[in-house]
Amino acid sequence: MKEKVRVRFAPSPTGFLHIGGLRTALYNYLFARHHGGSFILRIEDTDQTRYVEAAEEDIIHSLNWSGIEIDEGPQNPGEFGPYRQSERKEIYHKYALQLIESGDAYYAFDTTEELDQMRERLQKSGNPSPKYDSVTRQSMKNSLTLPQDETQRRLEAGEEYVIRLKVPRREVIRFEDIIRGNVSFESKGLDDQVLLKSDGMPTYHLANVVDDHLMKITHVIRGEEWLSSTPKHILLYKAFGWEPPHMAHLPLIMSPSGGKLSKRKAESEGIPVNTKDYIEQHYEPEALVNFLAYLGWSPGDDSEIHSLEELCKLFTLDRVSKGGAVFNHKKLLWYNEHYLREIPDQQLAKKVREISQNEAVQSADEAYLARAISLLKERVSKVDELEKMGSFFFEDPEEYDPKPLKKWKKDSTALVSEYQKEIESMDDDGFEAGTLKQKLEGVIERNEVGFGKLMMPLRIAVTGQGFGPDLFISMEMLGKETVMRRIDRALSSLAQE
RNA sequence: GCCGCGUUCGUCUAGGGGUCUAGGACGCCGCCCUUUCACGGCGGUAGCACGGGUUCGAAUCCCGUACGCGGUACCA
Repeated sequence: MKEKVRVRFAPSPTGFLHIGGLRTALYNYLFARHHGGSFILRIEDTDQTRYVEAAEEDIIHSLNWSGIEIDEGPQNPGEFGPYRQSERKEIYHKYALQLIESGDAYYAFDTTEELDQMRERLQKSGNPSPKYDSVTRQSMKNSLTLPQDETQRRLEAGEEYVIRLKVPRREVIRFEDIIRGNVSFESKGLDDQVLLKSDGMPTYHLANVVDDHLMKITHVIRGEEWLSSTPKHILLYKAFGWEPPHMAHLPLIMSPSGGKLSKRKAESEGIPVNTKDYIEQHYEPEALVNFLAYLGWSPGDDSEIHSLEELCKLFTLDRVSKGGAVFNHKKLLWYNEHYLREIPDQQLAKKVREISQNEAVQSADEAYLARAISLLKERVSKVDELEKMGSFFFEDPEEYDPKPLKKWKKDSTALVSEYQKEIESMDDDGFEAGTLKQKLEGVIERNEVGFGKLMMPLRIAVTGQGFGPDLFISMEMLGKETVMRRIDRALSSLAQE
């Protein structure tokens, strides 16, 4: 590659950044960094009816959170701005006119109703997908059928019009896709795509081609849903006399039940769709990035874990797979667990404090919090679960988990209270895990019962749960007073049951 | 319907004519470790969509079929 690589992520601000969009952005970014090139963000806000005010900010925020750096974009323009298509209206207009002059496009005055009528008519006569094409355009109202002065008159009168691409009648359009190889389409399957809408805005097709050229984009890396419109783009490049960029169409992310991962589908299957959801649900960005990178790509060895930086080094488009990839939420969680465990306790403590609403957690001793976290973090998938699982470190159990409570048998009360008597004699500062364990061993030996007979009821009494970190260490951390109080409470509330 | 693109364990994938009795990861199951739940370690489960070719030899190449997905807008 001789030219300096420049790629772009070009979302339309119609809502929150979709997880599939994030992956497209990621692949673009990885490709750019791999080749020492630039990653450009371009906002494709040409559909005013679907525009969402907060979307651009969400896109940028999501990208930042993921660690994707924007080299040029609306908030940090380079020399090819503006980076919002709505601000480039005149540019598109100029190029659309150029196409009219060269005879590659024409004005069309048909109303929506007239278009509907045409389609309906064709459908009735057995054409399942009616097009505005080289045949039908001859019976429509456009600058190709109308006398020249009539066209002129309509334009001057300010009549609404669109500009359409004059797709050749019969031509095979070929292009090479980096991921898929040679792809070809016949022009007769294409319709005379609207390039400039009646509101003066360009359609995606025009804006995209013009901008990619003007912004010196070398590689277009986008979702597979664009593959079928690529021939139209190729036609446009040709009409302008421009060299098309390299094309790469990414496989789509699929829902576990099949079909592309749409909002509705994903949510009903418990998969968050927007990047924002992952942020709010406290996923680790490194985990999402690593997971997404591997959804449709692999470096070819047996490795699974890579930082963003490493991914930049490893990523190549020829290793992207062709088939759609099903989103596997469990694997994402696995990645999240991995990255979570790599975070030092101190840092994790800070994170927990940031997201916790709990007074006791907020006011907890720093070292105490970090120690609790070190015991808990092997057991959870996400940071926010830390607090829930470790709540007993900070406050007495409100209620007892009903499932392990079944282990509280008739003899439990006697065993637990015997153990309580044993530890009552311990000093506050001698209240440590080793001794606590010895005492317990003493009790079970004397009563000739198994460990679990006392362990489980004791665990329930102290933590309210049937699982969790090492009980003796937990009790040591909690301190004698707290442990005694909790046992008292359990004994009185569970004795008769 | 038409056009296009795809199809290796349940899922993500490695594989690019012989080294594949198909490798790894997630999941699931079992064992070990362990007071519990986890972590970790070890082991197991399961796949080349189908049918024809080409070839001494095909998961790998070609052609069909099936299935899936995408597109078919003055949406991107």
